Amino acid sequence: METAELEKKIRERNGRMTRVRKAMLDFFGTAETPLTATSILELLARRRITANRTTIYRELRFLEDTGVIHEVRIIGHGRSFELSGGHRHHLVCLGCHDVKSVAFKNHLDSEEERLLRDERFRVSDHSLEFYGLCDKCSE
Amino acid sequence: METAELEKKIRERNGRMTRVRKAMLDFFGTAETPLTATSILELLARRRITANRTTIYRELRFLEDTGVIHEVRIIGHGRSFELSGGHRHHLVCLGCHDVKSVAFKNHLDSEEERLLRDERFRVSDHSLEFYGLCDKCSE
DNA sequence: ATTTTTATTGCGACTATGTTGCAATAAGAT
DNA sequence: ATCTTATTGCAACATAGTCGCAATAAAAAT
Repeated sequence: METAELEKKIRERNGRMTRVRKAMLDFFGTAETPLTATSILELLARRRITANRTTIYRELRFLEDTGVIHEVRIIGHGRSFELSGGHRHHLVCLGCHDVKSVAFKNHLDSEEERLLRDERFRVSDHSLEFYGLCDKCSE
Repeated sequence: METAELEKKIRERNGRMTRVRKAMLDFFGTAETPLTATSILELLARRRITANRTTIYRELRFLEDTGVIHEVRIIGHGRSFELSGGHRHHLVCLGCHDVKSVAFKNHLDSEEERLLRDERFRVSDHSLEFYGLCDKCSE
């Protein structure tokens, strides 16, 4: 999603462009890994921006409700979030615990059709995480 | 996994068959949905088995280390666990919030090969969750 | 059947994570 | 410059999970 598009979405919700919100949009826009409330607080501290934990949690909820970000759940990691849009999946290294977001199409359409037929389950979204060893850790 | 096989694994770890452990193996063996520490405490209470929260958390870790169960992370739900073995994926209903474990093969082998080639990431496991509406909730 | 070994348990205290109400502040429209 | 109300900080709370230690209880040894 473009920065302009994000700001439009936020204005539609009567959102104001505060310092914390601007910084968080920047973080999410450039992060190559999902962010937790705690990691966001650390990123803010590095920019000398002080913010209460409560503010971060409320902001995360706001951005999620607005459709700007969505939640990601990964084994061994806290509740995290990343920018919406695109088909984001995750490579979770069991060695260094790094998480990399990767965007790619996959072949799950037929699977989702089968679930509708056999399980009468109407899929609207899915999440896919790969666990293993990254380049650095696989030696 | 068979009950006998589970007990063997536990004995290999010098594990003893306590009331709580037996009950938890039973719960995991019959549950069609992943279990959280809290839901296990409730199941125990129904059987008139009192147990401390700490015990449950320690037992979950023991069973995970032993390879009997593995962790499951689902958006909107607490940290949960289910029996290992088989290829378990999940159908998460956004209406009633029920989670159903389903075992099926999928077509991700070629994807995992591609990740090894393109990302130099050595996949050892993956998790796949489908979010949507179950039969009851999709009307 | 008793004793012995040590895995397991409960308890209390603690940390981390996340939420709520309310009064104070500040974005941005008028 | 003023006004409206979105946003913030704070304190208090709720929930989830962990740790050390002494007490208990499997189950092996006697």
